[in-house]
Amino acid sequence: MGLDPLQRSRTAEQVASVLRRRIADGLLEPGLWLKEDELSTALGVSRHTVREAFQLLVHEGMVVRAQHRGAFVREMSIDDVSDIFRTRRLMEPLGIGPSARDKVLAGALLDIVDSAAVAAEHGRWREVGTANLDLHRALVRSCRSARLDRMSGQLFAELRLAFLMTGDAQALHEPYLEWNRRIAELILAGDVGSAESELASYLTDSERTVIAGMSG
Amino acid sequence: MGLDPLQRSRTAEQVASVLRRRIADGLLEPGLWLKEDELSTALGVSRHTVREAFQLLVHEGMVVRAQHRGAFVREMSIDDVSDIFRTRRLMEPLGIGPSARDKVLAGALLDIVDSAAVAAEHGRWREVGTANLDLHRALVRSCRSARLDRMSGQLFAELRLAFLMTGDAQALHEPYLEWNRRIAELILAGDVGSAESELASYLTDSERTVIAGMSG
DNA sequence: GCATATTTGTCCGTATGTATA
DNA sequence: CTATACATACGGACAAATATG
Repeated sequence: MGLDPLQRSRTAEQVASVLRRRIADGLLEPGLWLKEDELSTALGVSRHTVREAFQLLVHEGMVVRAQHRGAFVREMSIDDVSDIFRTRRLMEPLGIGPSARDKVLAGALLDIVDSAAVAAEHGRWREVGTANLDLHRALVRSCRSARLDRMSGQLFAELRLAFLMTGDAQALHEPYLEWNRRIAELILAGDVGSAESELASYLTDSERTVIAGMSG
Repeated sequence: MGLDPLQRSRTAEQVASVLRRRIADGLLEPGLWLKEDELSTALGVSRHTVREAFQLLVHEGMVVRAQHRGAFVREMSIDDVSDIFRTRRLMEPLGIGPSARDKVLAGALLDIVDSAAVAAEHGRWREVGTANLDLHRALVRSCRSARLDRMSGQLFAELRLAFLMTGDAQALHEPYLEWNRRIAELILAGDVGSAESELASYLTDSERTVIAGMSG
């Protein structure tokens, strides 16, 4: 007990961070039963600390709890994905104006597209998916609202969870690399109208692809 | 233990509900130190359960924790209020179109205005404030996005916390009763453009009033 | 359908570190 | 600086619900 590899501040938050990352990386698959005793011994913390971490993750939508049955990595439904895209269609266009008026923001969007392209060249498709999500989160962030940014963080974390429930990561992310580049370039060029319509059709297409991947 | 005053399901959630309501009602004022031991004995639950409830409320933004000093009812800052209104200016206009196209939704908005008017006649100004928040939340809800709705619920809960930090509830809410009625009527009439500009000036004015109330 | 083992939900006592009087 | 009060985290315990054979 005396020595602990983790700093002594907010142990439950740290446990939640570990689980959050493992879920995001696909190591803990959707539907997996997270046993309290197993995790507490594995991480070297008390069972109660694990329970606190669970509660944090439940609030973030990464974990679900069933009465007296335990905690499970969340399985996203088709309805969840539909709602996520409904929300995206409302939120993301809000960021086009601000980023079109600020070349620094628009340039940052293109940088993210470039990093996605690098990952694609190496065939790291899950990384491409992450970069794609990062691009759209950056778009929302250009609204400069801390609360909207926090919400979009959670929104895209849930969407990533849906990605993990589909099989072929390449088919899921490759088509949207160039589409994202087009959107970013239209924003940099200040063509707000074209960027908006391009974004709208992107979202329609992407939603269909994700749902198809989950059904198949 | 055998008997327990609270039902045995989700005790932490129930404790959180109790605290949430007491905070919303102003019984637990912003800045108040929430002592674990005091609450655990008062509510007849263990300190661990209280801690879990705290963690839920921290995630909702109702409570803040300071390192090794404990949990406190959140005190909203001027910057918080600015960000809340920045978010409102982005989110609320999204609901005007949908509610203008659906007479049922628009009618519901006017019903809320009416209930606020009844509360005002009885001088229940805090209730007027709650109804005013309900109106704007209903506006966002007309976007029919579950996630956007959840976020707006949290957003308006935070704003209510800011309301509690101002002195005069009447001065804070009375001017906006008629303003809200005007907005709701413009939406019902289908005059989207006027509703948008009226909402925009409402938000500007309301932000100024809240911040003035917090400063004074 | 039933008995047993497992797991969760809850609580207690306690040790340790930290901030305040 | 000491003392007190408190938060943090741990281990152990038990009842209730669930899963398993």
